[in-house]
Amino acid sequence: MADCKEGMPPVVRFAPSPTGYLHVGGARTALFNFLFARHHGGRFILRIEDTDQKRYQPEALAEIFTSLKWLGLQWDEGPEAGGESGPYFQSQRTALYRRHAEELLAAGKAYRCFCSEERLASLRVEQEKVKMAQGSGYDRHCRCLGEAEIQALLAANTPHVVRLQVPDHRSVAFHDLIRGDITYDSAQLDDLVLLKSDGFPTYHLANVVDDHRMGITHVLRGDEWIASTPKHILIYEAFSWAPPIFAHMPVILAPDGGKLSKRRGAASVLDYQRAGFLPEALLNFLALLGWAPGGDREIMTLDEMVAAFTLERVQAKAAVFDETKLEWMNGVYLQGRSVDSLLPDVRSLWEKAGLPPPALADEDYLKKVISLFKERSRKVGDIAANSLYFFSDPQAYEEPAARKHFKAEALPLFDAILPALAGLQPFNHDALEGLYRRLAAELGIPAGRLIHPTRLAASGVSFGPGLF
RNA sequence: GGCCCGUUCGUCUAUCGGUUAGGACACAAGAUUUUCAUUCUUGGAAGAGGGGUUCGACUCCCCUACGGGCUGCCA
Repeated sequence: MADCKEGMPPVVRFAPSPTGYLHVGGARTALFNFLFARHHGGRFILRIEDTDQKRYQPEALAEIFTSLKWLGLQWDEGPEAGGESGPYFQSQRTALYRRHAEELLAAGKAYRCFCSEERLASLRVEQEKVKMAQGSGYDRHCRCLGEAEIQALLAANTPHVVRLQVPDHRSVAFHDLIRGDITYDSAQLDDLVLLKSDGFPTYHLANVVDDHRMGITHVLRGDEWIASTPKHILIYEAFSWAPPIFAHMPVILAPDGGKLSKRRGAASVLDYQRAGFLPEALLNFLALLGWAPGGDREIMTLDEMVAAFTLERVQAKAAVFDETKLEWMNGVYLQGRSVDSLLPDVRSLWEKAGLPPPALADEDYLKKVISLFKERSRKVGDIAANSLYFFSDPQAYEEPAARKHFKAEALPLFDAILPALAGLQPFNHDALEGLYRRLAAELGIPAGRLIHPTRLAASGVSFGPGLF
């Protein structure tokens, strides 16, 4: 019901971390944020969460931008687009996070922790031994350090982090727009780290500070964040800020039910682009993973999705990425594309397949070939790959078909066809068909006996557009 | 181990207490077609299990099972 706070247009963000390519799960999260913002006349912000120095990959950033643009998910604010709440790279906002951490320190809501990584590691080992019977996580060792002690450690330049002081036994509740009310006991929560020893904020701090400062009203993110949400609520409370509304999206799984990855179902958005999928098809397919407009509607433009989109209709259940259905849907969109709009892509695929430029000089001819193959293709790549024999003689003949049609009995048939073909005037569709039908009738055989061997000889394959 | 989330055809889903549980993809069969594809027709295919609540549960509640997430100075 209350998708929005009364009347105020929502502000949402997609906040990827540049640690790898943009996968289809991320793209779907971006899409839902986009749809939600557009549906309610709000804003869609792109923010880059590059606070992990160790996992940062420079190429990932370009991939994310390219992927979102290819899909047509234009952000209203963010890198390249600008906006009032910038900068939109968290790595450029570290002073801000540090200031906020200091604020919490001063208010006694956070504390410095000087524990070494070794101590924490052995702590975890110990807890594992006792099966984590009672409570897990940090043992709050540094909570009760005296002021003098702290000053001494600081003076000695001891590396340290800043941790949030989590209240003892408190119920922390929030309402998830997709899953309803969710409640945690704060005793379950760790005194989480806000500021790392390298001075960078953790995801939790940066995320909360930015969502607040950027005026984010709705946080729509993957459901792996559910368990972190109570921590975030506690941080909002420590700052005395009102938390945004949360909605956690279901995950997208590989066909085998496992996690989506490079080996299982591509995963990268750009892989789908390279594989010859159309952005509008991928978008439409992704929208239907976890959301349905109701009724039997499936094929929708982005605008139609915007008009129909509501979070109440988003499912809580994980969805399997069924590439077969994506292919079908891509075929539907491919049929709707004009030959002209396909020409540049197909031409470059032909070039990649090794066709020499002169062969591709006649644009009208190229368009004719594309229109011939478009209707029997599902992906852009199919058009290029299956039509090569229109530019060069076949290099090989399809095996089972060759055995079937190139039998000894077929030789006399070719003897009859070849001279007739050579003399055919004019050489066009109707004349050819007339010739074959007439020949077949004279020989007293079905036309197919003539047609199939000819097709195979000319194209090397047994399928494709009609011979004539 | 603890906490949290989830569970309708093989897959994506509709259903918001009363339906012969609908659609789509995939699959199978048939028709059309010189092949393939398209198109058309037809078919099989589902409420995890057990308890409640109710005149009546796929729908609401509880338990179990199974799947997933979190339990990091990763996001």
